Amino acid sequence: MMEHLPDKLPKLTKNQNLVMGVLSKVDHPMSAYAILDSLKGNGLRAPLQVYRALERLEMLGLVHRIECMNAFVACRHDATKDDSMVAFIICNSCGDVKEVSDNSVEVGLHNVTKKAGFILQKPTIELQGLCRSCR
Amino acid sequence: MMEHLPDKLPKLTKNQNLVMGVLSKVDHPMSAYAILDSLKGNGLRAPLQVYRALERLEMLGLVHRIECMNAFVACRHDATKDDSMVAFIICNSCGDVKEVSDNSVEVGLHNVTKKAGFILQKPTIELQGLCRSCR
DNA sequence: TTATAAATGTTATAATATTACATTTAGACT
DNA sequence: AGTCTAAATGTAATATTATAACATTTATAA
Ligand SMILES: [Zn+2]
Ligand SMILES: [Zn+2]
Ligand SMILES: [Zn+2]
Ligand SMILES: [Zn+2]
Repeated sequence: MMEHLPDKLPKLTKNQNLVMGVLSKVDHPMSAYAILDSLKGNGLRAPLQVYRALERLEMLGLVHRIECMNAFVACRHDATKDDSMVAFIICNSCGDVKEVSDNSVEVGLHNVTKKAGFILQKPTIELQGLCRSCR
Repeated sequence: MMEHLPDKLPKLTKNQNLVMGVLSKVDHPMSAYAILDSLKGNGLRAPLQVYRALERLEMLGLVHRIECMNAFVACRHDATKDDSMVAFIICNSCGDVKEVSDNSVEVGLHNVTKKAGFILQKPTIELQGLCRSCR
């Protein structure tokens, strides 16, 4: 779907690196304030510093925002090889969040947007339910 | 997809009717606080009254929450005849929000969840971009 | 009637996000 | 190196969205 990714990633700035570092070390989404807490005394003091870094990281495709959780997660799909549309599978029981991509989802959304004469810029696909081990 | 809808809608309570009344009269999503403002002096005084009504209306399938806007919109698809999965098309330019449904989207999501062994309970599909008249 | 669940009213507070403004840093270009 | 400019940063204040806690009232049904 011709994604956001620049050909080459620019070097990250200090704050962007701090935030990316935190998100990379965990496998679940974190709220901006949780990120901030984990960086207090480590350079960051105010929410805005986190929100600004997140905004940039999201633009670069390194971080995704999970709308239904008001939280942010490091990108886990290989965006350099696979730029297809992405969905999140969110377990309501154990809280596990997985990033997945599937061509048939893309086809479906393409149908819907085409029918509406709509130019898709930013799809949000968040699937809440029960994961394999919780169901 | 075997939806949320009860066979018969229960009679709405006073607050639920007030909130539903506001959302029905407009064709765009409103924040909980915007709803509250429009009902001040009309019975409602506090945010919680609105949030509680919205929670119930959402369960009944009469209202949808738009996650990427933190806002709520009256359901516009005929839920009595069509209980297929729903997506929202959101124009970044004019702010127009349309509720649409398309079987191929449902097929796509079914593929993805099946592959993951996931039981889907609540899909969120929000497509931001440019509508026909804004593109 | 009486028990029960649902809905309501109210206050306070938590959690998430942005505005405004001053300052510093990093690159690009003489 | 010196100068210019855009980007990033620092900080405080504030706006927006959402929930916790608790008392009371209303609807429903045994
Ligand atoms: Zn990704
Ligand atoms: Zn699970
Ligand atoms: Zn609907
Ligand atoms: Zn438009």
